[in-house]
Order: sequence, then C-alpha cells, then structure tokens
Amino acid sequence: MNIRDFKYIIAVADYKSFYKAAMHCNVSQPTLSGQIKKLEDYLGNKIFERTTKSLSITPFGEEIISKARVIIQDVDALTEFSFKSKNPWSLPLKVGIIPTLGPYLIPKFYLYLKKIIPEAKVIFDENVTSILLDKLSSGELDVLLISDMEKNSAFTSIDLFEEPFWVAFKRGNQLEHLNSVQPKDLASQNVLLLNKTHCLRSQISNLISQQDESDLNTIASSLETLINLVAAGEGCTLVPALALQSAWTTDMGILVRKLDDQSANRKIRLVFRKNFTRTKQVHELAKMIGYQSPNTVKILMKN
Amino acid sequence: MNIRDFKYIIAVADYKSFYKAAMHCNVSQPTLSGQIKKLEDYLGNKIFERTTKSLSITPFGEEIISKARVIIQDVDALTEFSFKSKNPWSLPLKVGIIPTLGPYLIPKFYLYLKKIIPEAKVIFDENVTSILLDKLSSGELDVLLISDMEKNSAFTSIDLFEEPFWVAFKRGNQLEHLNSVQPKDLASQNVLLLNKTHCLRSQISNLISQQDESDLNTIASSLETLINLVAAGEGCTLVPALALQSAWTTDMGILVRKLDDQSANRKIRLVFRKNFTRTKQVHELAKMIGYQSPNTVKILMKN
DNA sequence: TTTTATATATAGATAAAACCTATATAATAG
DNA sequence: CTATTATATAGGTTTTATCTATATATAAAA
Repeated sequence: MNIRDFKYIIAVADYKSFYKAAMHCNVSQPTLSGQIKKLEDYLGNKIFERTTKSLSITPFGEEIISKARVIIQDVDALTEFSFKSKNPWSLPLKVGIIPTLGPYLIPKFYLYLKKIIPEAKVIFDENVTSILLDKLSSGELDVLLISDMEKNSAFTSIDLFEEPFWVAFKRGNQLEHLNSVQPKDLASQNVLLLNKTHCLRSQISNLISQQDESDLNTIASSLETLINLVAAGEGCTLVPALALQSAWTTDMGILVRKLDDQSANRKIRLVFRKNFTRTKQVHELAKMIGYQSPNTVKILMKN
Repeated sequence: MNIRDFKYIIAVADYKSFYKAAMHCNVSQPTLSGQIKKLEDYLGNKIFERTTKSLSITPFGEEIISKARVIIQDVDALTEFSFKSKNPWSLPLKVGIIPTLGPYLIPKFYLYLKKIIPEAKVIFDENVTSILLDKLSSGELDVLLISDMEKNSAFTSIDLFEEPFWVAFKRGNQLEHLNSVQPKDLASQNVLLLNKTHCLRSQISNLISQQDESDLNTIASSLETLINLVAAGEGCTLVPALALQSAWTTDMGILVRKLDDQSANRKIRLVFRKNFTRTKQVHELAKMIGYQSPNTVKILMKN
C-alpha cells in the first residue's frame, strides 16, 4: 500500500474519470488503472464500479476515500512542515558559553547575527566548562563557546580566535612603571583569581607558575568582582582582552598592560557533537563571530 | 515518500537502533539505513543523529515521527476496515421486489438466509418494475427480484424459477366443473386485473388475449384486494402460485385450478447492474432463494 | 445497423526503486 | 591493540511502477 495510490483514488473520486485523474496525476491511464486494481485486490473490495460510460464509487469506496483524504492531508502537512524546516534557523540554536566570555562576546556578535539572519534565534546558557560539556553530550545544548578543554572524540571544534590576557592593577602599583609586563613580574604581586570551577583560573595560574591547588587568592566567582577588588587596592589580576572596559581608567583608576608573553592568551573555540545534524547553523554562527570579534580584539589591544 | 518509510523511522525511534529496527521490519540493516537516508534527503533535514554507539532523535525528527505515528495509525485503521469489509455481507444488500411477489417470496427465504448467514442484512423495497429499474440504474438499489423486463445491456440477470398462474374463483362458478382449465375457458369469465403499473397485469392479459388498453376490469392495485373481490362473487382472477393461501378454501369459499397451458407462468429473476461489485452477495441470495422456493412452488401445485 | 468517439482494461517492454550480500568505517570495551 | 558492535557504502538482483500500443466495451451519430 502506497501514499501514491491514495492520491490516485482521490483523483478518480474528484474527476469521476480514470482518464482525467491520470492526467491530473501525471501518469498514463493504464498506470492509474493498474495501481487502483492492485489496491482493490489488496483491500479485498472494489472502490469503484466502472463502465466505459459511467463511474460510481461503491459504499466501501466512499469509506476508503474519506479515510484516504485524511491521510493525504496529514502527509501533506508533514511534507510542508519539513520544507519549512529546511531553513537552518527553523530551530533555535542552544549555545553554552563560559561566564568569563559570555557577557563580553555575546553583545559583539548577536545584533550582527540578527541583522544578517533575522530569523535566527540563539538561546544562551552561561555556565562553567564541565557543566557545559555534560549538557552538550546529553543534547541539552547544541554548541559551546569555550576555551581549552580535554580532547573528546565525540566532539568537533572550530577555532575562532585567540584572546590575550591583560594585567589590570590600580594606579600607583609598581607595575605602572614597567613599559612591558612579563609573567615573572607578577611573582611579587598579589594576583587575584577566580574560583577553581572557571577554566580561566587554571590558565592564569599555569601562566604565572602558581600552584593551582592553592586557594589563597581565590576570592571571587566573577570577573566583575575581581575588577572591583583591584579598584579597591586588593592586588592585581589578569583579564581576557574582550572583558576590558575603557571606563575603568577614568571611573575606577585601573590601568591595564598587555602581558608580553606568547602564551599569555586563551583560545576560544566553538565545540559541538561530531554527528550534530545542524552544522550549517554552527558554521553560520562561527562566521558571524569570526567577522566581528578578531577586529574587536585588535582594537582593544591598542588600548 | 512511502508509508513503509514511516514504519521504518518509527521502528528506529522505538528500538533506538537501526539494526534492531531492521530486524523488526524484516529487512536488512543497509536497506533500512538507505531508505531513511533517502527520506531525510527528501525532507531536507536529519531525523536521527547517529554514531556507532549512540542514537538520538533530532528535534525535527521528533516532530516527523509523531506525525508519522498518526499517519500509520490511520493507515492501519483503513487496512483493518478493509479486511473486515472482505465479508461479502459487511454491507446490507438493497433488494427491490415487485408487490405481487414480495409478500409471498420474502417470508420463504429470508429466515433461511439469516439462519445460514447470520450476519446477512437485506433491505427490501417493494415497488413496480419501472420504478425498481430506475432505482437500480441510479445505484439506489443493488439487486431486483422481478419478472419480465425489456432487455437492458447494463444489467445482468439470474433466472430463479418459473411461477405458474392459477385460476381463483368462487365456489359455484361454472369453472368448478372443469377438470382442467385452459386459457380459452376464461373468455366467458369476468377476469379481474390489477392496474397497468403491475407487470402481472400485462402478463395475464396477454395470456387470455384481452386487449391491455382496456381499463374495464382494472379494479384493484393489490392481489389481496382482487381475492377479496373474487370471494365477494365479482368474477375470477389469475394468481401466481406463491400467492396461493390454503385458508382461501375454508374461510372464503375460493377454489383454485392450475391453468393447463405451457405459457401460463412468469419467470422470476434476480437483476443487477453488469458492473456491480458485490456479486458474491447476489449469488448467495440467489442460492438461498433457489434452495427454498422451487420446492415451495411444487407443494403448492399439488394443492 | 454500422461507424465514430470515448473510456477502461490488458499485454509486453522499459525504467525506477527497493532490496540483499559483502564489506568498509567508526567507536567503545577489554 | 584487538574484539565487538553499529552504521554506511558498493554493486548486483529482484520487485514494482511505469510507458506505449492495443483491445474491449458502450453510447451516440450516421
């Protein structure tokens, strides 16, 4: 039994003619006759009572045709739904992003994405890497914007950009007098760090050769808090470039210096399941971020 | 797009495995994979996200599968309805019958038919031949039980039996003294006839060589009325064998003689459209009437 | 009554599709 | 690194749908 056959009997019922129905279905009349005969044989009853000069629908046929109409309507609805869904943005993209990146990166590409692809919808989930990876595995999220992560063969990633680290300190700190700041210059500084759940913490503590196990300087769970502590004279901290705000200098008396070290940066990547089906969406997102963010980073680096 | 493909994706959704779903569908795994791939290509979206160790359904796939389940349910209902309808008596048979036959023939086969085929349902319409033929053409009736009719190439007929005519007259009529009554013996009699709409009238008037145009003896529209008039001494009449009642002799003083003439009978036939689809029902009806009525007629002829 | 026009059915060949087996590829578990 | 398990691919076979040509049947016209 075939959906096509249902279309054939409905056409015959509508046109009251095998010949005309065949024209409408774009098949030859013998094809139509043959398929309907086969269907009738399978169902065990005649649908049509035909002579060369008249065609009527049997009571059984009326039942079958009305049921077939319902089925064809549902099939058409399914097809229409599918064709509408061909737009890669017919479904929202669920994006996980780390807290040290989200507040600064999202504003830089989201409006541009909506301008270029108005139907695009992105749902953000701001969480630390380990939680995001779990959600990606389970399918709760479609794609992640994260920094370093251990290798996972189930995931694929797209490198987006490298984000340098800057040192932020209060005016008056001895670092103010250095033209170029090296990691070793921080050894004598009280470097404030985020708590261990943030990937940024280990990246920075590795960089300045501090032991990650130490909880000594773990005094904040957000970059905003860290900066406020620095402004209060508590010490210095390292900040990823995108998080730098020009208002700091004027309003808070905070100075920044780029760290003069090749490894003083983090790689930002898009990560998604290797078999994720909506890769077109992912690549369009990557393109939007790629268009926007490298420039932004460069501008900030001149600051 | 094919109903089979819907069954495939539902099986995969249920078994969470291409391999197991293929087993369930009695096809090979490559066949299932191939067909689902084709469906996904046609619909323009992936239904499943698969790796060798996990299989999940995409949001699009969830929609498609739930729609497909509805369609498959409806298709199954259609199929089940068809298989139930394979019983030739799944629909009532609409039988037209002439008024000079219906009241006497129906009681002789209907109970027997119900006994042999309990699910059989017959709807009777008692009318004169011309009206019945119109209703047969239009499809309002499925089959007719009638006597002579003009040839019609759109109809087919099955001969059932020949019904002899008997003369009915009141005790004391000069016919009482004849051992055998011939048509010519009726020339001197006042033969009462039904009105012209009944086929029985022309059959009898032809037999006794009276002009059919004459309205002289047309004084009744039912056999019951004719018999009552004969009992009242108004004349004699011809009665088809099945209509003879044994009560006539005792209660009404009416005697009957078989007409001694080869053509003194009418042929009773089943007539139906040549392309009628439920011929099995028709032939079962014919068989039931054939089993019952010839015997009945013979018994009456000995009366 | 024969012819013409129209509609459905049948026959035989061709094209399309679904299917199978064998094998490749991929990923996890031991 | 191998064994196991699952899906994908390749190539050939079978089945099904389709086409063209023609037959059959009926009603209308000549």
